[in-house]
Amino acid sequence: MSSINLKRLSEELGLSISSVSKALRDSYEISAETKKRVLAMAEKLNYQPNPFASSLRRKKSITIAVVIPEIANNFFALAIDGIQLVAQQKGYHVLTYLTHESFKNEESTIKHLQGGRVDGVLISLCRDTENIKHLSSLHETGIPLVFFDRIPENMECPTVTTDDYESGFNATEHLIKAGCKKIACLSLSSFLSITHKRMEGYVDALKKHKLKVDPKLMIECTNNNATNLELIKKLLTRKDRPDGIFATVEKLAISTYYVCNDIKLKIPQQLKIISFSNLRTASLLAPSLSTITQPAFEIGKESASLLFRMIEKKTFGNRIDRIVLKSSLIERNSSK
Amino acid sequence: MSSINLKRLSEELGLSISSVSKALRDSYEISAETKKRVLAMAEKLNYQPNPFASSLRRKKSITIAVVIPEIANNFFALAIDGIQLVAQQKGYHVLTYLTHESFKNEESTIKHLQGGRVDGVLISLCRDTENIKHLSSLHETGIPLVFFDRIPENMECPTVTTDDYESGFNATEHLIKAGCKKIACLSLSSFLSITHKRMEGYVDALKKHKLKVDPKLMIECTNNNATNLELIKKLLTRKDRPDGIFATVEKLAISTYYVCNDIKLKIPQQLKIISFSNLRTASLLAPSLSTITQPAFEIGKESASLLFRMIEKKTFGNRIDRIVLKSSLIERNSSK
DNA sequence: ATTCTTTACGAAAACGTTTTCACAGTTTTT
DNA sequence: AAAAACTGTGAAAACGTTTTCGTAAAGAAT
Repeated sequence: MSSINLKRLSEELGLSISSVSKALRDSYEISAETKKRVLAMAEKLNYQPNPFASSLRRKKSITIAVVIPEIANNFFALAIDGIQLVAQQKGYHVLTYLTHESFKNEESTIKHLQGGRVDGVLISLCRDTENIKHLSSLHETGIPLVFFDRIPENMECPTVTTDDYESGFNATEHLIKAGCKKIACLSLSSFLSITHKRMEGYVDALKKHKLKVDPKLMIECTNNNATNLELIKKLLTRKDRPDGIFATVEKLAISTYYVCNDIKLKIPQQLKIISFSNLRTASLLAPSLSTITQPAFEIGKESASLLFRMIEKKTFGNRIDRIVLKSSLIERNSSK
Repeated sequence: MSSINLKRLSEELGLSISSVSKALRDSYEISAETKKRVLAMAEKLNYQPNPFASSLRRKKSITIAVVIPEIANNFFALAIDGIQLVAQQKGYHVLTYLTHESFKNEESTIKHLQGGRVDGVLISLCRDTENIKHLSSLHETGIPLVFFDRIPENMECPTVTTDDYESGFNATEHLIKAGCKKIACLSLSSFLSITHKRMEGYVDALKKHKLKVDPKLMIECTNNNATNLELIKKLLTRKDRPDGIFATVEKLAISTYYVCNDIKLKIPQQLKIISFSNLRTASLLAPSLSTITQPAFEIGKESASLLFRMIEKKTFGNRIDRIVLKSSLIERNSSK
């Protein structure tokens, strides 16, 4: 508990606390010579300013919060990577919160953040989030807030997303062109914006090609992996089973692979698959997985950049940015 | 910027600031009735205590820092998951820092943390960390510090690791029993504790089975993926190429898969592979990858638990815990 | 009736910064 | 020579808590 502070420094230097503080912040009020002395002493004593005193006084935390459903997820891991990159450049600290897809967690996390612990918040909603009161409440405190990927649909707010509708459409059309007649769509939760957009694209592609839109082929999965495996197995073992699967999230494609291994269903001969995914090993799978790959790292970068723009010049904060990045469809063997 | 604080609350209630503060902290000095009034008003006005004022006064941040090389990495993502779980239970906040395997980053991050921003630090060293002055310096400030997985080898400090030597030994012996005569070892950096331990096991297994220990088969890779691909390609295309690969980290096994695809080398017929890995898709690869799987989530949990034990009762802090968890070897087709 | 406890509260100091303001001393302008 | 401007510094307030200490009022014990 060495705790060397401005007082100690000032005594050591024979200066006042305020002069030392100013010198360290490179104020014009302090002579060059004094600054040099102060800096040298600070270095020598390994002075580190107390961040709480500083934040309290300046009403700035130099910290942002990132609230995401899970971290053991390629998409979010990459997004965080992008966020951290920008934050580090700006000299900001990053607090990470995992909701684990639980609305309760999301709500209490957001509530805590209203205390002023952070200067801005980046968030991707959890699968259960229907009610957004907690978010409008946070918004009203005036703290900058940017949503990415999973956004609220009935709220005026800055967002960073991908072209989910088009991707859903293209993915489905890709399966149709590969010969699929009966395409199932696996999704996470009907509350999620990404589910809506991607499924809209799916439905419209089916319509365009005069294929039946069958609610029985639109499977809403759960947050439990075992349950999902069962749901998918049931889907793939019924007599009118689909010949194509469009998975709106990576983990459901992986589950499908496991089920196919289990019930000896051949991909792509008997079932073609395409999925949203950021798997680095997509091309090494048996068979290699066709993907819609989101620019996750860029999403993180863009979100953070947007957030910092809002933090830095609140004056121009009236306009609401909605950034949309493009995903890319990568054909591989699972849909051949 | 509503910023409703104790002063505001106290005025609203006709009480003193101190009484309100005490009521909120459920002090015995305050009557039950008053507490109820205060709580109700705090709820009504949506009061959130200023964390900086609180931290400044109490000299507690209720925050820990996690310093890791990268996040887009299954092992670290899972470890963070475990850390967050424990932190959340304890009501702590988690600051995450990525060093991106750069010593400079690690050093400056650690230096910043000396200001008292956090109550404890969890860290896994970056590949370039040879000098540990910054760490002893942090340690000397008295702030609890726990290393996990990649630990300093010449420092007395609490650590959470896996049985790296045994795992390296077993992995190598596994390849030998599968018929390999010439086994290469791919590692990240000769500074890393995990490299040393895993390679010691590798070398001892070779010795036990009277195989030649050949430095030319011990490849130290870089932090650049393209370079690694070249190194591996060179290794696998020379005329006395190895018939087995032991990868000490996941990404090098993946690179090896790519190279084998590239140069049409058949796994496992021409080359058998086993690797440390937390890939969820290991069994879905072509061919499925034999792995040594570390209990990454548990490592995170154990590390955080240990850290909190140190934070909570500094009195007993003289003893130095070194927790070692077991990894499991999972045979799959890449080493058949 | 007096002392002593107990209960419930308030005043004020402290945490370590940042920032406003005041003020000597020096230099420049009139 | 007086006034004005500039330089470099220090005193003190402020940020919003927490905590120590003091104390008035009420009850209990002598």
